[in-house]
Amino acid sequence: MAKAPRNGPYICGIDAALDVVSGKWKGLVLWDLHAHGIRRFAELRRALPGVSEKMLTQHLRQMEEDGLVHRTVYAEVPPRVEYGLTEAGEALNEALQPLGEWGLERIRRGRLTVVPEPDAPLSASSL
Amino acid sequence: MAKAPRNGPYICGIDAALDVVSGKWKGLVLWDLHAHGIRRFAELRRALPGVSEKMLTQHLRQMEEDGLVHRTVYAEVPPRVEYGLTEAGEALNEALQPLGEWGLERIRRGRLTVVPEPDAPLSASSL
DNA sequence: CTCCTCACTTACCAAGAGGTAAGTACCGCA
DNA sequence: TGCGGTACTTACCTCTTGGTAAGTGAGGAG
Repeated sequence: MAKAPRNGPYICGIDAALDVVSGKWKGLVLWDLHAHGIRRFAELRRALPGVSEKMLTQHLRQMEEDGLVHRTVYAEVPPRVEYGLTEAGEALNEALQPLGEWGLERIRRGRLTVVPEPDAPLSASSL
Repeated sequence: MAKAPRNGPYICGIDAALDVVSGKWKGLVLWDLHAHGIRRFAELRRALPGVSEKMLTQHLRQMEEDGLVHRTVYAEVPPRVEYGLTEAGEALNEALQPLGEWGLERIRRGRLTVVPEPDAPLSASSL
């Protein structure tokens, strides 16, 4: 509670950015919102396999606090809430792009990202 | 236990990359290793303010498993272990660059990323 | 002789992230 | 009448993350 401004004294930008995307579903929410533009709560929930309502709201709220998404509530009779990326959210998504490509590469290589043993006097794996 | 190959079935590349950099000090280790090239254990420890030995080894080991850093053990009398980035680690660092810049922007703006609320009356949502 | 350094490992503990399930209030459909 | 969908909130619980502190074993400094 009351930890609204989540900001430890960051050491570098990576730190600050990682803080904002850390969370099991944050990255996926960003991704989906980027791909679909505007999404309703239930749409997001269905789009993310396995997310619980609690976590989705929690993440969405934090991302709203962080200025990544905007939340529009329509005072309609079946409640309707729409989420979309803000400018900062879009920018973050773009900043995340190369990281995503790196991740894809990693997946392609089947986690075996080769480690050309330089000239180690002692085999590190034996310890 | 035995969760050495940390790889959930990733949904997208962001997922996979975030998995690898998630950890309180991973980003900083990457950063420092990139800046200084080769570092000894104690050097890294001194470079990261507040890191415990346990966490540093733990992160370093995981990053080694993930092929981000290489570890060279010299069978010397005062033990000497050197860490450096692998190609994958360097690539990750480059992929992290835009994210770092985004984070710097966020820091500069003093967490106030957009949210254009000109002169609205104080409400619960404005907190 | 004792402490410090190196690079760790291990045990224990607290905080938090995240999961499950239920409740809420109202509506449309069968 | 009862169910499902809407967008949540709340309580409870577990598992993970990370912190503290101590131990290890050999060498060098005081």
